Amino acid sequence: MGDSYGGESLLFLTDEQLRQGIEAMYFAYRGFTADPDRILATMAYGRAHHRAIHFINRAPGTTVTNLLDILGVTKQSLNRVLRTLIEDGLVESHVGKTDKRERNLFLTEEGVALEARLSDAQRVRMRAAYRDAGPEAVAGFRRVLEAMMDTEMRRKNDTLRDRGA
Amino acid sequence: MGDSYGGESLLFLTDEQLRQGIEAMYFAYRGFTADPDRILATMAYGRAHHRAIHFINRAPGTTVTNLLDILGVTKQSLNRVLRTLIEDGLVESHVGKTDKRERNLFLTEEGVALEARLSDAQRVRMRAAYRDAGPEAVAGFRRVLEAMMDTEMRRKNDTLRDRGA
DNA sequence: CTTGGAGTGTCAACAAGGCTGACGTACTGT
DNA sequence: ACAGTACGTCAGCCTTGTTGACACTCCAAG
Repeated sequence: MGDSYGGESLLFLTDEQLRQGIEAMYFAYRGFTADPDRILATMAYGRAHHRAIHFINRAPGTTVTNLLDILGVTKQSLNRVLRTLIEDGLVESHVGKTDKRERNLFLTEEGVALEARLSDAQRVRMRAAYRDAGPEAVAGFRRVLEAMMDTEMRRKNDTLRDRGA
Repeated sequence: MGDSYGGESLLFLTDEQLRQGIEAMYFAYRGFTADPDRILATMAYGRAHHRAIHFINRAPGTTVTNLLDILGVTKQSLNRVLRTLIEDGLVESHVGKTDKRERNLFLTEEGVALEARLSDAQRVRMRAAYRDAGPEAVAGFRRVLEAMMDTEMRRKNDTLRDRGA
């Protein structure tokens, strides 16, 4: 791509280039959510259910407050989603051991199965995109995304990563 | 960066790495929309208005059908948004010259002003992210995003780019 | 041991922004 | 003349977000 003019090469950023980036982000995000959305549409679920399932799977035993913090929605909004998932037997809510006010959330076997279906679909696309673009592009992709998050989001993301590792 | 093991280096993609990419995409998209969302919230507008304004500004004189195709929503949904924008004097709708069934959409002066405010906010963040990540990362970022779009989306994006150039 | 505050659940009401279905009007191209 | 296209609109529904209010449980500090 002609970045042969030194390591700290000049970064000309015309409004036109930035707008292309903005539009690429918009269209790519639509693609990114399209596959799980199609699966969810066949059930009575939406993207909000997917997010809840994803992060409960990510950090099993997480509390409601923690989830609220990650997702950035109101508890009423989350609770509506959570209730249907519990009723449908995808999520279990256990009273906390140390602090009995807290609820620790877990996916049931059925919940794990749905999570797998959804994230498989998403990973297929992500994997294909990574493969097409190549490893260096992937590293750059990740760096730009990290830089684009809000600071608090990056913190939450890091927290998740540490706990998961 | 350790990409010194050849051009077509192996691309190990563990599920863990892919999940990190998925979460990064989620958090980054939230950051990406946060700034314009804050501005829109002060008026009676939402993200849907932003999208309409953006693409009308992008391709002035575009038709309703064209916009529907780009945005991927129903005409009822778009029309609700478009109507308020026209009523508020941000968008003008002119009967087509060659084909009088068509409506050509344009931003008014006021509409251009709002578009500038919104995209300025978005560009500031994008520019900062690009600067933090560096030019090579930006190229990679764009490559992965392109690969992540649906094929039709890529087509639309290209069409827009060609027309704009 | 009481009491403030945190964590949680829930009711009610509302808004944005998607959707489907149906219908009407104006216009084009065959 | 007529079928089909482009557009607008009415009505109704869903998901997912919001605010506000209230109740309950429980931990911790005074």
